[in-house]
Amino acid sequence: MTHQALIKHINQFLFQPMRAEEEKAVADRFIRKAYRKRQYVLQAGDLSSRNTFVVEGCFRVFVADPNGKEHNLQFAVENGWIVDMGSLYKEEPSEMNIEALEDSTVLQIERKGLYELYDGFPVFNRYFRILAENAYIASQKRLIRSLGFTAEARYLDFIARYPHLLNRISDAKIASFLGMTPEFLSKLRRNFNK
Amino acid sequence: MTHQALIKHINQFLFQPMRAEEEKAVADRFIRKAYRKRQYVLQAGDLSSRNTFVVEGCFRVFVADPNGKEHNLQFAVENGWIVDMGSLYKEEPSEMNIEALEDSTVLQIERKGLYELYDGFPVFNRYFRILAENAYIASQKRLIRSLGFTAEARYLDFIARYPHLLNRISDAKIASFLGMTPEFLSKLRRNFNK
DNA sequence: CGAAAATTTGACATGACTCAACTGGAGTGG
DNA sequence: CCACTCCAGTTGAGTCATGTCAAATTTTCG
Repeated sequence: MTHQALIKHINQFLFQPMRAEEEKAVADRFIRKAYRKRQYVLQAGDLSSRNTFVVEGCFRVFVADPNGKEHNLQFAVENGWIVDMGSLYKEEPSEMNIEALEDSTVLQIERKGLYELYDGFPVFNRYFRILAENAYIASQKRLIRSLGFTAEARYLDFIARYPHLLNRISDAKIASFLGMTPEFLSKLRRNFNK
Repeated sequence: MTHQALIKHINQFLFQPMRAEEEKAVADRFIRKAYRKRQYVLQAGDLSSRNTFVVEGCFRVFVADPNGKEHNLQFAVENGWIVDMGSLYKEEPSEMNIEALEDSTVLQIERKGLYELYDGFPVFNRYFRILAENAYIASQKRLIRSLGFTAEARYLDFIARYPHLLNRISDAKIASFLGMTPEFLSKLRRNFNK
């Protein structure tokens, strides 16, 4: 069955595994889709009408600021979710862009299907509640670091926290995630190597 | 009944109002409590074991960075929630402080009571899912501004978005929320008045 | 192998911070 | 209800962390 990774992920957050009808509800609504490296899942200005679970591959979520400079907000790899939640739920044009950084496979659900899950099966309200809570906790931690930490401290925190992303994502993209220029990140690293 | 404000707030996010037994579940678990101005709801290092709904008053959530400087993460007024979600759910010591900025009244629920609501009544998974999603959306917007906007743009954005907080919260606290020093905020404002 | 992309380097620029002094209310106690 | 303190806000001078720009170098990959 092609939805196993997702079903397993959902079950991890429940007291008892989903019942057959709930698994079926998932299988009926999530569509497998492939993205090639550099392909966009979502572009700023478009309406985001889907939520996306990463089965395999790697994505980045980024925004462009008023000067056109890009800022990476989030990376997602296997078992992660990528979505502009604001756009998905408020049905407003997206501020964000989502781009595949590798050839990738995902499972996607339409807004309508997602609402059917929420309304038909309480278990999905629980799962997505926990998911949103964790996303919020992570986003706050990120904000705390961006407000109070120096560029150097943010970089050290990143390599301690996400060592598995270091070989997978370019320095320039990591610099953007950390809120600094690639030049500055390079200079930071030079100092450590001494 | 003393829980009306909360019940009304919850109902706003549901298709149909709560049933009597659900209202009772709320009334049985949320305790009214008063805080005096400057009183702490939570101090960094403590375990946060409660979620707090603001009936009346005003609070700030802040962290201290490695240099001891404070950073305001969030303000909450009537119908807002304040909590260190990371500490509440992961049962880890809190990184955050929560302080009353005015004499205030709140409704508080213990972690245990909250879990009873989740497990006993699906409706609360829906309500707190939506709440967490909105908190995450707001947190991401805040991060986007802090990464890509100048201090001036962040200030202008704040007064456009939260005009009702301007007379209620001191400039120094707003400056900290916006990620700048009070001196710098003062200089920004001087330029506008010309 | 060669072109394009990623990373590094250095010189210079600047937005925002620090520190210290000053000003004007707002509480508080006598 | 005055005097005193204290906190919030303002100002200015000097500094620093990080950014900008442009060029050199290395790596990637078709």
